[in-house]
Amino acid sequence: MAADDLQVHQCDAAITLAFSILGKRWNGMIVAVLGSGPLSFVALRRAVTGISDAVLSDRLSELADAGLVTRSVDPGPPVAVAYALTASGEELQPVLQELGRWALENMAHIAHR
Amino acid sequence: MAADDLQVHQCDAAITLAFSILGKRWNGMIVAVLGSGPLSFVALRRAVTGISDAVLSDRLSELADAGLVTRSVDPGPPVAVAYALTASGEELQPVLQELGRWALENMAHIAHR
DNA sequence: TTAGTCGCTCTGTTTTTCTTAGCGGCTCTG
DNA sequence: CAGAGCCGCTAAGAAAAACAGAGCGACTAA
Repeated sequence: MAADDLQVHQCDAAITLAFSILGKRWNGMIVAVLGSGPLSFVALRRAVTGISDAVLSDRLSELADAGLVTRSVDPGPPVAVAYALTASGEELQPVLQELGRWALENMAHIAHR
Repeated sequence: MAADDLQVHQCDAAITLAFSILGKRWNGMIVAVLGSGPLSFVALRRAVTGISDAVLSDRLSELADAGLVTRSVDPGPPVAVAYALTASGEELQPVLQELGRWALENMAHIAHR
């Protein structure tokens, strides 16, 4: 009977979709650091403090599959691989920036483990 | 020598902070559904399709610790618990909405596993 | 030659997440 | 009153993800 039970609240499909990518550890940070320009594998590993090679490799594949980043190989001879954002990735940037602002204003005090 | 190596790219601390919460599975969705008003434990579980009791319980504690949601008990007699957003949680709403818009425009085509 | 960087992958361990089951308090039905 | 069901959890074990660390092929710089 409770009226609020008759109203079926369901999680927005768009949000669910967004968090199927961003809701995984590291993905948000990877996209955020790529926001300031293409980076090599090693540069990414350095930028995203704490991530391991294996996981970074995994995440980059996922992000590539999802169409957020591209992997381009320049066979120098010293073969160099560069990861960069796609248009989709770029469009995510302003949202990430606001997220950053929010965190500064609302989470700065949180003692992080 | 390489100029791009001298420039130390490091992941923005604010983004890292934000994703220490939002980068965990379910958290974003929980905050998003609470955006449309306080909900009971069971209502939340129904709204966030796929989450289990144990994990929802865990996540709610985390979100409460982080100051994003509150847990208020009304000892009816039929004891009723309501979870709601704090001011911090509310401020996250607009960002989540933009994230939803972004997902619609950029991820709708992704075949989701 | 030796040492070092880059871009990974493989192995095995630890952490996280998930599934399943159950419990006490309450209400609703017969 | 005796089930049966909903609410709000928690405990225990299994499955999945993340982790550290070693190693490897191709290359370069000393």
